[in-house]
Amino acid sequence: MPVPRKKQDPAGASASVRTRRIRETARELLGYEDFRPGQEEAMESVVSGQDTLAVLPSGAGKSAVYQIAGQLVDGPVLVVSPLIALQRDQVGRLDDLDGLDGRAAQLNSALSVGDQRAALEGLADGTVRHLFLAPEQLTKPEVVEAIAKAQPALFVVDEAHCVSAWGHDFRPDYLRLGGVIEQLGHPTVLALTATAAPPVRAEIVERLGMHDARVVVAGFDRPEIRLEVEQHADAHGKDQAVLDRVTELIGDGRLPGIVYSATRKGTEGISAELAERGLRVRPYHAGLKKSEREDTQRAFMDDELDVVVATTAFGMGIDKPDTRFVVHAEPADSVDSYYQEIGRAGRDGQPALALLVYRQEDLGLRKFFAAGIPPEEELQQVAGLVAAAEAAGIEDGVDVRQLREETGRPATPLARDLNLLEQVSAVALDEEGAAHPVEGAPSPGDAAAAARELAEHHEQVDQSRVEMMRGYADTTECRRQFLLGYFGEQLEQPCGNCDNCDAGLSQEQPDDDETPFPAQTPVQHTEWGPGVVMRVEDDRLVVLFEEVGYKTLALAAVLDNDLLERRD
DNA sequence: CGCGATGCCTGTACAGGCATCGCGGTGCTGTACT
Repeated sequence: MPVPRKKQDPAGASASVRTRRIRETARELLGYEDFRPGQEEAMESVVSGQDTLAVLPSGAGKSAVYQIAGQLVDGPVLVVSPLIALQRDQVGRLDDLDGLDGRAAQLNSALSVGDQRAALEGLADGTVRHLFLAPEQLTKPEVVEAIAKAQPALFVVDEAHCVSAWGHDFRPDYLRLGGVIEQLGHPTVLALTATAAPPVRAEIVERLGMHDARVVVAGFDRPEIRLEVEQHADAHGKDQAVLDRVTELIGDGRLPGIVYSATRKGTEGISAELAERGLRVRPYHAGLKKSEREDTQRAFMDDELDVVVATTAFGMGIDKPDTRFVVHAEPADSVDSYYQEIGRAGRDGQPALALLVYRQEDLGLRKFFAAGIPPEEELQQVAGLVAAAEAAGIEDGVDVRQLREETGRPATPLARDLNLLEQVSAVALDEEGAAHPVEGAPSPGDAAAAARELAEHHEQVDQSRVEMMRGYADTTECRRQFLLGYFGEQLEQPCGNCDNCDAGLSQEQPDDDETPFPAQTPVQHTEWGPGVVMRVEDDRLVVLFEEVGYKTLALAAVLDNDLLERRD
């Protein structure tokens, strides 16, 4: 276990010296004369040794934050990145820079054993400055040990929304990062993401165990992206509209874009129909061969395709600045995801379109994915198996693999069960994800009941996030005000670049003195407890409650029944 | 939650109507086999 070092403040530290060194490094390394909003603030914060969550929009140079700050901290930089393809790109980008201290390396299962060893040795002898790896690598004790010896100065979590989006079941090792950070003696933590509404931010900070985190949020608005929603009642009409609008958008100028569909089958179907219309199109989803996916991505980047029709698998790491449109054939599972997906359009700053072709029934699938309360018997069985293993003297604990053998259930729900049981202090998970009983733990029955209650809470919040997607589709006011309000930013005037503004439906946001509960007011609801006002419309409010997620309230009902009180 | 496939029902064969069932997204990793 390394001794936690005193946080370095390079150049002896006055803030002005720090600023100068950041600017010098940015110029020398990246040729930056200026910073994008938030970049410099995030760098300053990190270099001064403060844990930092930076929410910076796509294309705003998030990686520059750790590239530059990494040069100015006293020790190697770990970057946790969700996809091997991203790690590869990022290493390539760093290696192209002149004047970088040390080299960049990746550590993942795509490398030979020899290369994996070389990466860790490079970290030990100081030749590797930046090491990119997936969270799963950090479940291996030998990896953590090797990294601890190298005394990293900076622990970066890239695409940090994965902590909350994937950690609970799909990639549970995201939830273990906080423990790993402690094992490493808590180097400065930098969490980076392009979209995170307030509850997601809070979860990232909590899960990573960030100390006194500085949160930098900047430049959310993407005024060049026009926002449109097209409502449909019947499925066939909607399908046709997707095809017609996409055909028209690509047009004779062959303007490239992305179509998102909720299902693999949907991507195949839309792709086939568009191909019949003579467009250069391919589907993309996780069920396709890796080589095929890589080739589709390459072809899109190289302008050989007009459009890629994809599930959410297509996204992270896609940076094609001249993408002119993002059309959704089904709504995303949250406004967070939606904003991330449409943010892939217009990164060159030229006009682009984000079109949601919407049928309210299509939210059904999202609601299904957001629903996930495990049966109490299942939780009880898992809790019981962990206790039984201990009683039988099995000291390694019980991991998902063993549970799968014992219960015959798939790994994903079992991982979720273990995480829930851990959160109610019924089991303890070690760094490798194996479960051990906790002293004084509740009985399996009580643990299962408590875990179920927690799952109900998660479900309620996830469902409310789906409901906010409905809110976006149904709003009659400025869509950009809606989106920015969701992320806690206020846009004073209607944007003039969405369908509702065109139709003259948008109104100015009421002034703070005109409304009893202005945006960002902390409030207390008689039934739902504490929350914060996220959005104010003429006759209703959207409030984000800590316990139950987003709720839309009619202002008249609130006032008539004294439902809300200000907490400030 | 909502869809499409399946199977059952209807005097017969067929086509059609209705209930039931299964399915739907995201990636790391290690291991077996070519």
